[in-house]
Amino acid sequence: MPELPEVETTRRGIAPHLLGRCVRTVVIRNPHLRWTVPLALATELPGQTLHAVERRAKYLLLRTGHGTVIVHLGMSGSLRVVDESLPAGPYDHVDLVFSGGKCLRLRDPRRFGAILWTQTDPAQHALLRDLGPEPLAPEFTAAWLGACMHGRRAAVRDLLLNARIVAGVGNIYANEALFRAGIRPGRRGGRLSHADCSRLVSSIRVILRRAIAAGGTTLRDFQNAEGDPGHFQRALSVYGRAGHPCRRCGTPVKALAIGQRRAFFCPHCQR
DNA sequence: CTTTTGACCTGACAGC
DNA sequence: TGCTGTCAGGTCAAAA
Repeated sequence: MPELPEVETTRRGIAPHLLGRCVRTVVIRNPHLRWTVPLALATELPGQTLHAVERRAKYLLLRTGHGTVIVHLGMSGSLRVVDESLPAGPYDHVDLVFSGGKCLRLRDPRRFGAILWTQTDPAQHALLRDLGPEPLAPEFTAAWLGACMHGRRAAVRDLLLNARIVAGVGNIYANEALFRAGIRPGRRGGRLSHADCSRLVSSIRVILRRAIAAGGTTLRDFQNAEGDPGHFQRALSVYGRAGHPCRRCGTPVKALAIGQRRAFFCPHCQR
């Protein structure tokens, strides 16, 4: 479900409620997520004060003085700040209960998400250490993208989903950025020119910034920390719009199966 | 090394 | 109404 803009929307939503608060208890109702929820979360976290809520790629990092909680929302995960008295639903697997009665509740029907605990530098964690640059950071340049694309036969859409190349871009925004850059999703990475890479870098930045400003994209179930949906789905140019007219030229948008995941493009506006 | 495939889960929806 | 099949925002691990 959530790509970078949805995770960032979640981060901004939960941070003001929780910063400076102390964890009172951890409730693990179902530990069977992508990786088993570590028992250390329940033994080490209570008593710790949350002093930062950061995001790296699609991971959220909840920093305390003695360790960091790493959260990934997978395909169907969401985090909400609720009153601890609110009854938990069947997919509410983990609660971090804070002093004052507020509770950070992780819901994840498909259980592809994760919540982990590390007492060392999270940037060196096996899940984070090989991530590529943040797309909104200055290290993400046309030169970097060009070097990553060089000699690659895979579809550019798939290379954009590769977190070692750029961190946090998922299927929606990869397709949207490729539309904006005028590049077909099935083009082989190695066939991109420097000008293509340059347009793609700026397109990714623009699309992600706009999506964050809109509070993310809600296709079926994304909701922010307050339980509200995002609004970027109204601004989608191609994703999920197969058969509908291109907003720029009117040509019907095409869908293509690339690997196991669908790609969307305008055959007139994208080459 | 790169690329492809399977795996992990449940819900929503289309079609019969 | 109810069944079956397909698809979904992610990404790791193993196979080719």
